[in-house]
Amino acid sequence: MTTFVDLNVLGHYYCKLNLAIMSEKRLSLMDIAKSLNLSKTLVSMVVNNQGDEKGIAKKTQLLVWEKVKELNYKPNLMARGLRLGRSNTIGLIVSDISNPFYAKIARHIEKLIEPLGYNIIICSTDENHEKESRLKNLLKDRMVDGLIISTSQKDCKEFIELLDTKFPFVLIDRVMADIKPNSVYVDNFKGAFDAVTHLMNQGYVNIAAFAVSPIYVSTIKDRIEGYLQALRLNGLDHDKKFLKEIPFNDVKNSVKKELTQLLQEHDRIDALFAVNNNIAIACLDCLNEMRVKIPDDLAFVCFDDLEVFKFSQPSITAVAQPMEEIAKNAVDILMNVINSKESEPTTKQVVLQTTLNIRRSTVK
Amino acid sequence: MTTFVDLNVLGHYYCKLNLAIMSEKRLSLMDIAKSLNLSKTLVSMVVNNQGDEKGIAKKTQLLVWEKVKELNYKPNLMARGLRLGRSNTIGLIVSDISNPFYAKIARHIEKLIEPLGYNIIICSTDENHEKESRLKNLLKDRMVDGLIISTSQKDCKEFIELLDTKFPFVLIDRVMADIKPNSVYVDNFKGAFDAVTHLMNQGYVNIAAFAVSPIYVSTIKDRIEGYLQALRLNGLDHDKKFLKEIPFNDVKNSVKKELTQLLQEHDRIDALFAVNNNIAIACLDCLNEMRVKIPDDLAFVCFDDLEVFKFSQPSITAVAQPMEEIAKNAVDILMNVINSKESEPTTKQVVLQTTLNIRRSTVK
DNA sequence: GTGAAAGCGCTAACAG
DNA sequence: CTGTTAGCGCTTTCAC
Repeated sequence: MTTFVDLNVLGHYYCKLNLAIMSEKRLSLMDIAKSLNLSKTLVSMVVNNQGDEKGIAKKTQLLVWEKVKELNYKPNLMARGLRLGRSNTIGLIVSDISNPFYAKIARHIEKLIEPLGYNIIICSTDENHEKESRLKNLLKDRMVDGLIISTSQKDCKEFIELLDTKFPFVLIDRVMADIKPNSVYVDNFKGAFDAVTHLMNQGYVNIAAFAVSPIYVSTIKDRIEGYLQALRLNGLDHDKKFLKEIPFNDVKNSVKKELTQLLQEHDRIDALFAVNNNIAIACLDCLNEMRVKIPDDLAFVCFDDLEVFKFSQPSITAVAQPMEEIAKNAVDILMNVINSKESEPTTKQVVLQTTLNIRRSTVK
Repeated sequence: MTTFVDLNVLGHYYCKLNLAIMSEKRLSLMDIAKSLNLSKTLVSMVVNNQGDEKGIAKKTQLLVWEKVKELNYKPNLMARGLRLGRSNTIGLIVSDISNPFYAKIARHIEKLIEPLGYNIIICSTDENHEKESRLKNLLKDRMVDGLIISTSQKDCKEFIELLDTKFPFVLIDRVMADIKPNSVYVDNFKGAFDAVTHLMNQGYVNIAAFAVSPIYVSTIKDRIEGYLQALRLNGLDHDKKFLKEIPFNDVKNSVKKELTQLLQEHDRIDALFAVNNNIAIACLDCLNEMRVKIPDDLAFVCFDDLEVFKFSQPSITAVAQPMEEIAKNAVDILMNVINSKESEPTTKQVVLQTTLNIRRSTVK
């Protein structure tokens, strides 16, 4: 009887193994356990380097390792994740991963978490707050262990919920008024203020600004505030007359239209502040087509520094953000939250400073 | 007896539900099944929209849906994935996600697969083929349903393995000699050939090229071949004397060193071909520092078109790749493979054409 | 129409 | 030192 059952089991096993070899069906713990006449448990412990800790005979451990190598066994991370309740994956939610600013940040994050055994799932929201909610939930359902978010939300409802559930997350780049969850961002107000002040110090007076909607996004709002405040402090309050708002999903055309019109109507405009890299590129493209000379006809400064700005002709003055620092702080905080057992509701807001890289585009 | 057991179960349930509400522990199918006195099976069917198909009473379906909404139940995608053997995730492996070329492709892929219910996990390999292997296996262990890879492998061993296991994947951008798996790439040879030929048509004769190592990468190799072939056809065989190889991980410094040296030693060099966007940026930066005037002192052309090249001063002639097309073809092929039940070993190589955008940097 | 039970591959508590 | 067992949350026969 016993013999029969054993044979049966073995037969089943060999059949499976054969199949495994033939059709490359994945091996499981069971397969290698069976082939050594050991238990799954044992193999699991060894594979997870708990061999010594759990006092498993060195000899057995070796046996297991050899078989693992031989059959090239790899644990199924989904099964492990389900069991353990975590995935060793973190989610990154941004408006558009092809934006160099986010792409760089993503890369830094990737570099930082890789040695910790984590992977990153990246999602773009297109500045759509509903899509952001969907993606956030989707990633949670996929059991990511934490979220790094550059949010496009208008209100903080979603984040209050997220805080309530104690799900680990950290906001980067953009923050929300009213709530103070873990977050890492730069002083956008000051960055813009400094840039515009610099323009005025150079003697520019009629300074236009091109913002991107949705302008409720904190970064944009703060940069606009910085711009306006700098003007006000210098008694140059032209009252938003020179402030244009460009819709996110139609930057190119819209910039062209607005910029052409603006320069036609107000030929005394002598400087331009672009609120981010997308807008900057669109403006520069348009100015080039219009044969407007920088800085002779028009000075130009923007938020977000691109590599090319350093050596383009003329080189472009820009507000640089410390992208690596942002990533580093975000990862540090997130990993702390993930690894802190319970409680510890201390939240952290890290505010980093920008650098104004002064170049030819703003020097008369 | 029965009563006791039922009470016990119910008690357990309420306790759990309570806990769920208090600590926001995730709800499971079981929770909502219990709360309706139905079975998991039933709820699962309804939630997966198989209610009608399986002939479940409309009334019951409604009941389930209401509860699902009320308790905001979301299926655990990891558990589902484990059960179903798939994750609705695809992996993208590239050398560096912060390279605008890959970032754009990633974005296109993301857009294309989102409506299909798929997510993307992105990994960078740093041109390290071991890391690529690791990541490939890691993603497989995470049960991604397919892989899109711009490979840094030197030989095709890994891919033969991958083909053997019938794991769905498609190579993009870079391909391997000797094997022909599903792949989407551009005619790099012709792109480079056209660019260099254009230079010669403009009267440039001593054309240097800056490549990036590892040069066994197919894209780079083909572009160099295109460069050399164009020279040869015009009887301008300066025998790789003007061909420089820049290590991937030290582009900036290395370009500076090589370029300075090259221009000092050979003052008759009148044109430069940069083999990709990284190299191009480094070259332009360096040329700017050296006060070399483009195109008067030196003509400049590169592979990969960046947005800024269109309007920089001078505008830069570049070979543009159809990034959206690459993404589209890759996703199409991959999804076909994933969804084709078995067999169907037809592989597909899609070769797309590049566009030479002629601008000021190459026009005397 | 509905439910019980098996099992995806893994880990951890508990026995022996 | 090693093995048994009980799930993680889900889907899917198969039975009633």
